[in-house]
Amino acid sequence: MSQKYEQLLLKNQICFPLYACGRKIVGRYTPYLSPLGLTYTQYVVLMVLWEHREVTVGQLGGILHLDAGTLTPLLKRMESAGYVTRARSKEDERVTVVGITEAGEALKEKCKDIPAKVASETSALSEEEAKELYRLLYRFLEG
Amino acid sequence: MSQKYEQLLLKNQICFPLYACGRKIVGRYTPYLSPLGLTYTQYVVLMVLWEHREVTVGQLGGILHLDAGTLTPLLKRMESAGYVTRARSKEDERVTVVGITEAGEALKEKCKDIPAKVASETSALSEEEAKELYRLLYRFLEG
DNA sequence: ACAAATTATATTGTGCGCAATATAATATTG
DNA sequence: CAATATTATATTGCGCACAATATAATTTGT
Repeated sequence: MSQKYEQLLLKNQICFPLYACGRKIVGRYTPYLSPLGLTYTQYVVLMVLWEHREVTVGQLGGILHLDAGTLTPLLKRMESAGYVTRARSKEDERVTVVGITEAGEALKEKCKDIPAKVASETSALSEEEAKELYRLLYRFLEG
Repeated sequence: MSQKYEQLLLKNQICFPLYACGRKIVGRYTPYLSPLGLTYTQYVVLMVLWEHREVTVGQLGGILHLDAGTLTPLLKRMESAGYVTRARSKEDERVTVVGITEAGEALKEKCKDIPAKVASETSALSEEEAKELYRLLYRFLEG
């Protein structure tokens, strides 16, 4: 490959490992989540709700970097499963408020050890390296 | 949140920035790729073919960490678009060999400056940091 | 050589993920 | 205060992404 196209080599592009790692981490969680009937995206939605109890669709999208086209059907599935509630806000009828049900709250107990289990399988990274990776990813995410 | 559930806070989980950055990088490339009629995944397939000219579906999946369920329909779309060829191997009829057409080769010229453009917009990371991020992502990918 | 196991790809089904568009409610402006 | 603009969510359409299954070719074991 000529110098001119040097930057088009897969190994010279940081985009590819970002893309591949994003899918890989989802794949690492899936074996633990799917027995609970959850997808990874549903899991991160639950994490937000475990922390905040109630959020609007817009807030959820802001926190998770997801849009309504993803969230609306996902939240409807989670509502059908009995994990979340969806209701229009009284103050502003445009807003849909998402809340957590008892069943959704109960999943917290079942999920609490998953991060440690996944981490223990992914031990190619030292504690130090994981911290640095975390920091760099957030720098990227904000830039 | 009690100590017990500390690890379930979004901010304490490295999985989330990995997941979010994976989607973000695709989003950064999309404005440059979609005018060419390409998706990000099609772009990385082309990168492999620009480098190797011919690969099997299995090799492609190994390099890109994608399975046949993703690749087969994607390659068919790229074949319809005239960018790749698909043919059974003579030596082993189970194998599908994917090749690049002239039209596919011509896209290389149109894509060659995209990585630099995306990088220039994503300048929150220094050269040093980008290198370290690259290294850590590959460590994660291999672990 | 032939039955059984393995391998490579394809197919099916479900759930994201996002662009584009639509709809309805609220805010703004003349 | 009515017309216009903005905001929040929902809908539609398309392309991944992957688990599960199917199909066909090759390899292996006897």
